[in-house]
Amino acid sequence: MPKEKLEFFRGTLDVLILKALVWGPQHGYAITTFIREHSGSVLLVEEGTLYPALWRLENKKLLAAEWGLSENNRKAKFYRLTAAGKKQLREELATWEAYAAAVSKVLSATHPVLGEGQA
Amino acid sequence: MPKEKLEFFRGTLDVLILKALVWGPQHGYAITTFIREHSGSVLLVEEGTLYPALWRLENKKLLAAEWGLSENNRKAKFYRLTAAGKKQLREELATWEAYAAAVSKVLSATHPVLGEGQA
DNA sequence: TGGTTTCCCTTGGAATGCAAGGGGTGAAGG
DNA sequence: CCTTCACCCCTTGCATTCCAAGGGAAACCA
Repeated sequence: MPKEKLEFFRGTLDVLILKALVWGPQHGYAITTFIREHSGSVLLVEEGTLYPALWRLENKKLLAAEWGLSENNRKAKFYRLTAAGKKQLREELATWEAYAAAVSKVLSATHPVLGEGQA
Repeated sequence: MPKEKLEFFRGTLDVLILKALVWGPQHGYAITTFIREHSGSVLLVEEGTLYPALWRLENKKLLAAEWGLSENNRKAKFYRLTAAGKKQLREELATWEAYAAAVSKVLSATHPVLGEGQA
């Protein structure tokens, strides 16, 4: 049975992209690969999702781009974090932590009256 | 300074609503309260977000509703999980687990070349 | 009486992701 | 040589979901 595709919760993609660039410039295709591999093939970024997202981040001055050659000798657009991008990454990492913790807390709540040891 | 408001990652609200109903019927206002309190006031559901969401869930037959009287003696609409809703809750709990784990794995990645113990 | 809390709802706009397309180029193999 | 594959970039249209900002009514309390 094929693994079903997991849809992105909207708003969580940007921080993943920013994270992919933390060690240096990468092109779009490599960012996709990074997210796929580091998530154990759970998070699969469609190209129609990725490129508009990259454009938005560049437009917000969180990323800067320039053309170059990939490791496979192909034309590729390399994105790097700007100073604002690094700051944004730090903030969004913290936001994710807080958010995920809050959701998990709600979802793991036990019975409000009976408490943990219910019948 | 006041705590800044955390926006919902889109797609994560439904499972929180379903969870709020796992112990029995509740009205909308109580669902909001449940999510706020169990998240330590991190997750604040706007009414303009909640009610359309409840309508969607009811429309999908995941919830069923009927009017009644609240504990404060006010007219209120009580929602309860249908069988399909309970199934959906189980599935979305699993989805959240998988998703959160995958994102966290990516966001906690260490240097891809140097590995954990970098300079 | 007036204010606060509880409770329900709608509309419009903004944002984001997906599906489904298109296109160009280098390397490898028949 | 030429075809195929992997790599790499992009756009348009749509669906969905959320927030902001309104409005309304009933119960309680001072």
